Amino acid sequence: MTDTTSVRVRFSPSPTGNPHVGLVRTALFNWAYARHHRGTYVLRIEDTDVARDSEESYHGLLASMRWLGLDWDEGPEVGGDFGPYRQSLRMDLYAEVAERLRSTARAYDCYCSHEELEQRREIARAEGRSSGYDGHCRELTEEQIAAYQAEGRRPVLRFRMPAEPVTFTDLVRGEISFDPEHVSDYVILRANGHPLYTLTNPVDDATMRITHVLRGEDLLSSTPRQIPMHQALGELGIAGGVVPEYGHLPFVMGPGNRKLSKRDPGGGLQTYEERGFLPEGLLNYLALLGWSIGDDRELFSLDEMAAAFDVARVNPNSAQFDLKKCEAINAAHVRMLETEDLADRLVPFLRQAGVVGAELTSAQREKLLAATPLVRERMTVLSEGAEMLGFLFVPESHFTVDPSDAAKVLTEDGLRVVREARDTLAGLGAWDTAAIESALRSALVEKLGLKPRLAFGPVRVAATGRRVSPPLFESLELLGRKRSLARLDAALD
RNA sequence: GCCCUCAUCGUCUAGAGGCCUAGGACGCCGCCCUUUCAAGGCGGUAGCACGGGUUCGAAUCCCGUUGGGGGCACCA
Repeated sequence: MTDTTSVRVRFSPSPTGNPHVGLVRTALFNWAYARHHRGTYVLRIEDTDVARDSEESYHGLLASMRWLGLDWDEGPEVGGDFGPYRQSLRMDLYAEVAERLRSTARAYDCYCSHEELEQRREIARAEGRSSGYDGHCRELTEEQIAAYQAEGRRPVLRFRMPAEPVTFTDLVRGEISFDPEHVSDYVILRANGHPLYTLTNPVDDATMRITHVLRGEDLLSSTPRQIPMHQALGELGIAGGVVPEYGHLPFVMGPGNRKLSKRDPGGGLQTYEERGFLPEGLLNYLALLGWSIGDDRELFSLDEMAAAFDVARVNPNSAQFDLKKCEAINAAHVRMLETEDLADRLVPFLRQAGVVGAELTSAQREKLLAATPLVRERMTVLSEGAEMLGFLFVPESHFTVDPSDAAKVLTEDGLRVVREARDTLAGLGAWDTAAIESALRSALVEKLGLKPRLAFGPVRVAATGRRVSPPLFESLELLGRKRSLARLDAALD
């Protein structure tokens, strides 16, 4: 076995709101890569954009990562040897590095104004040239600098790109090359002295000894800028001088192949948590977007993914997020859950629905454990399961029948069936599923000659409040004789 | 405009030159099972973007076209 223990990868989001599913997929692939190689998974927060970042988003982001179960080895709340792990706490480092780059002429002050840049950009574009920075301030004389300063101009700091092409081997796309005329000198420090992503990201990757960078393909064209930066940092002794390997992950697109944003319905992670997706279900689905475990298999656990994950097998083309399939994968994971586990996960949703209190009584818990198997194969997300189970837990005074279901089923004929069922059940000896079923069958199906659908439908609506419910006889058993009869009576009023 | 990148059923994918009459999954449509709804079973629908090469042989390699996506910020 080669030395795989030294793999260090990172996920480095900006705390700018509800993370979207594409971001989650990036986190997942990084996590899987680290776990596969028994390496280190670093979480780093890139909060250098004062205008867009927020403390609330920061906490939300950590909570989301915890909910997903993508545990990090170094980062906020867990520490590590290369901290701090929030860029807002590393400003001194960036200032120092920027100064070193300036004093060694690897970066230079640029006095061009927005207007001047814009003008020259347009000309370049009109002439069919590349529209990046034209190097205007690369070699200013002392006099020129003095003149600009006399005008009151405040410079930005630009990184000086080398004249050679930059070639690298992308972990998912293979060899990629950029010619220097298309990769211009770029700003690393604002005029007000604030460092930009262009500086902080490579500086942190270098100083945190990141070996593999897996990120969205939108960053592909920033790679030829970062590689020379890493080389410069190495030459200055700021880091080990090891340029990380890069792998650019395809986008997760929304419907119509439009880029998915966190504002799109279904784009933000939060809605998945609220609807009761299982973290392992969502993650399993997201893993399928751009990667496959092979063997015509698509259901797997996080551990199985980690064991099998290989970036080289990541598909380079972008994928459209399909909510239907995501739900199907999630439902499959729900079905794999042990009863007790599933019951525990349903509790917050029952509480949310207001049918149970903060603490379950032991009777409620027992009932939930008995009812859980009845809904396990009937839900795609936890909120649906809780909805189907509500009728068992809701206080009798709050029980209601869905009006539209009642209108359809509790007709005159339907109510006759309910009355017959009520009378039959009232005289029943043992109150269990088998006894209930055989009594109702003989009374409604055999004696009244009703089709099962017409026989049990009205009873179902009266007892559970809905046309769609867990199996009727089991439901009645769990509801209990008293409450069952009370509901049938109520329907007859 | 320039640069980079991608291209298999509606969608996600398998496919590493002959195992491909292109496999699986979701969706959709039938049928079966059935106390509703699901689950499950069986069957069906549907695809290698196009044009040139290379090769005995191309979904697979090369070139081009077309189409999609990204970048060209004092955002990340």
